[in-house]
Amino acid sequence: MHKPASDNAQDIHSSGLKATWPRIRILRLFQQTTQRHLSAEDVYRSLLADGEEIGLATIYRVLTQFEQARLLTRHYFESGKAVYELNEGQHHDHLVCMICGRVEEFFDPEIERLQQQIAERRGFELREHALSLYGVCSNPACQAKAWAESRG
Amino acid sequence: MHKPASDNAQDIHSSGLKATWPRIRILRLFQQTTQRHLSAEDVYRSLLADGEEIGLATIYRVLTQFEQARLLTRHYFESGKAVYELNEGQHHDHLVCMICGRVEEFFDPEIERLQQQIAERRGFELREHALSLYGVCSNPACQAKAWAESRG
DNA sequence: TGGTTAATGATAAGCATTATCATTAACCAC
DNA sequence: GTGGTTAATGATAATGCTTATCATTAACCA
Ligand SMILES: [Mn+2]
Ligand SMILES: [Mn+2]
Ligand SMILES: [Zn+2]
Ligand SMILES: [Zn+2]
Repeated sequence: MHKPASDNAQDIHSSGLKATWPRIRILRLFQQTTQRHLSAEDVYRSLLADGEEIGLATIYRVLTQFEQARLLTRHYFESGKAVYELNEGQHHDHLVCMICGRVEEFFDPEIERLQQQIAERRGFELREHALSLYGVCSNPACQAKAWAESRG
Repeated sequence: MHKPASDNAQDIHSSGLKATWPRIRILRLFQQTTQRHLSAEDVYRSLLADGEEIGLATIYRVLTQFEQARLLTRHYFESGKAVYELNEGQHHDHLVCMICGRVEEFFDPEIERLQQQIAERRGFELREHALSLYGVCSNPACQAKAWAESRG
């Protein structure tokens, strides 16, 4: 079910990085966690809870390196802090619940095509894009809270 | 051509805010500047250059208040700092040049419709969205720089 | 035309992230 | 396998943007 640690070491090595214990543990976390989208602080707390001794500075450094190596991708979701997720090669965009923070993923080829078209028409060479939809998710608790908030 | 200051005071008043001199000057700057998208620091420097004595804290406070009053809208563009622009009622999204920072605006009704559809299908009540396209603009200098960067 | 009260601005604090640097541990040649 | 080289780590300081604090100032209204 889980990739063995040696495979993690392979992935890290083939990115031109030494297969250190912190790097192996961070990559493994992203492969095993159910919560796909994690901040640096999330990763830190999760590894501490697992009994690892790791520095927060290392986590920031490694997340940046993994992003450059395309092992992870980074997003902002205007929460004030970056979140990362495992890069499994399938580009997608996000729906974020403004109440509970739940993140759902979607991919719409028509939107992708229209973005490309808009860039071309203006002479832009499109490199990347960020599309996030914000709202209230289908969870009844979230809808109730949203309704309560709208009343004050 | 320009709205008189008294109109600014009106706009501010009808948002439930006192028409103070700093608020009038900040709103006027957004109405008169050619560079639509300004950070707090941009506003600060511009007003200082105009000979105004104003505190940076006031600018941050007023920008937040104007956003809540829907006089301005805020964006991030993953530059690490927020930028604001005058809210003229026409929603639009952005193309950002990764070389020179130029911002172009676009509105695509088909993309808007598809976003709404995606949210509905998943039971999300869509509240807002952020769509930014990043690339290299049509400026030949930018294309040359992009080419140079890709070589190292 | 004051009195009330919110707004201002200097500065401190907060928060996410990056830089510094002495110590540690991967890796590679042997 | 061992040891030396060199990059990685982690504690901590520094940074950059933003918000909080609080004494002073100035809009507004009676
Ligand atoms: Mn995702
Ligand atoms: Mn705009
Ligand atoms: Zn929710
Ligand atoms: Zn450009």
